[in-house]
Amino acid sequence: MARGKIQIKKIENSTNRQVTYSKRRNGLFKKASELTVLCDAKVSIIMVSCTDKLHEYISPSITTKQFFDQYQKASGIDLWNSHYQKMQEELRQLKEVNRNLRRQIRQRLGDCLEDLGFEDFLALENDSQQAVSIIRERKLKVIGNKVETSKKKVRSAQDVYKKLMREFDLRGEDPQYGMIEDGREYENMYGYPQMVAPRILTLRLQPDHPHNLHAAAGAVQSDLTTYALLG
Amino acid sequence: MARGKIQIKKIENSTNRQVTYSKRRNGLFKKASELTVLCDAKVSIIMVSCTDKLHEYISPSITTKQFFDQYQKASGIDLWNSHYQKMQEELRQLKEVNRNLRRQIRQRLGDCLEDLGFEDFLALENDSQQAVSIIRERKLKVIGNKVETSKKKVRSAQDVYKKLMREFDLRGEDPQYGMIEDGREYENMYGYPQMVAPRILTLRLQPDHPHNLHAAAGAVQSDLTTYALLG
DNA sequence: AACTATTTATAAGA
DNA sequence: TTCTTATAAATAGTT
Repeated sequence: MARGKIQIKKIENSTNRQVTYSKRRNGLFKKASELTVLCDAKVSIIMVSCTDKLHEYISPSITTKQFFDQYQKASGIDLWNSHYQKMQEELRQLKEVNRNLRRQIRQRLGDCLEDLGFEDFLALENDSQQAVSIIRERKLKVIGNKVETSKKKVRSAQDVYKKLMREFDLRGEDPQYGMIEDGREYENMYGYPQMVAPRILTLRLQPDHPHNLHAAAGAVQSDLTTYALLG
Repeated sequence: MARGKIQIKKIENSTNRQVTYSKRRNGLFKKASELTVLCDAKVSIIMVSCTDKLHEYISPSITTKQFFDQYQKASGIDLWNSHYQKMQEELRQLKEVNRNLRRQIRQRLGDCLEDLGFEDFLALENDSQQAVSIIRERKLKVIGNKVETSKKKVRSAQDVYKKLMREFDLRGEDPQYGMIEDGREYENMYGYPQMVAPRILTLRLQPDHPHNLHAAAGAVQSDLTTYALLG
């Protein structure tokens, strides 16, 4: 448009093209800013050069984000939709897995067994029985540890007690309270007296079966609920 | 820019402003399309007039959506973020719940027991034992049903057999194969012969305990994996 | 990046 | 709105 008219077609010389791009881009942005001021309008220009460089003009008093929202509202085109779809699919899958896991827990609690095939059913029984065995073994070990700890504490307490007694003796004072030497009373402090624990264990090994224990497990669960055991 | 220079400031006369908006908008779009062709660039212009009318120029060969994506990529600004945040939070929560459920299943299989407090641990044992009882009861019932069904089928088969025999007799032909009348052979077809089933049950009530059954349950799980039992 | 001959855009009027 | 046209602005090719 100066020093000779030009054809509106791609400039083949890449240096020329780059120069023209730069000049006209500035022109365009200047026009846009004039328009913004003169007509109190809002303008957004985004340009990508053939070398994939990005340039932007945006009227002051607005953000690109607001622009896109306004555009979307006016055009009725949901630009975000395709982005949502992937996430929504992921959500759907997670919920599905969630449902399955929850169902499986219910089955392991003895609910919804009718959903299982006979083979799965037998496998479930086997699993459960093994789990009980493992849990029970572990419990014995844990209780054993607790008893050991208790014994140590008792011994330690007895030592302290004896030491104190000796000190009282040296001062010629009468001790007012005696101590049972077999340690039974001390062990009671830890909930499981040495000789009673095995009986409790035995009881748990053959529990009665009130089948309403897990009523909650059958209730409708939101995707975000978890089970009580896990707090 | 013609018939007198103008100040670049808001045109107060609204008709004038409207006219100028329209003219300059066309000018801007024309420049944009020239730039598109000359420089092989991609341009998006979105304008909102002070009367909230929206006009758009977009280079052919690209969509507004693609533009936004490209803009986002180049600018590093996540335009969708506020839209995503809620979904992302939901996804996070679901994954968390999923992890908990999966952990609980592992615990019910006898894994990760060290994560549990002693009280929870006792409750888990109790739960598991009850579940085994329920499952076992159900199994007895199911097997009972299967046996009943088998018996009926056998009786039906025997009836058919006898009927056929009578027909053979009437025609004076010799039957070549006899039938054992107590039905044992027929029941074998259904996998659980009437007299053997209870022994299988007994075996299952006191299983041996190979503790490596659920090695897989301890392995790292993706958020989308579920457990084998559910297929 | 600056210059400038020319083309293009457009303000004001019809 | 659109057309006209005098004039301001933009810019292609050059330095």
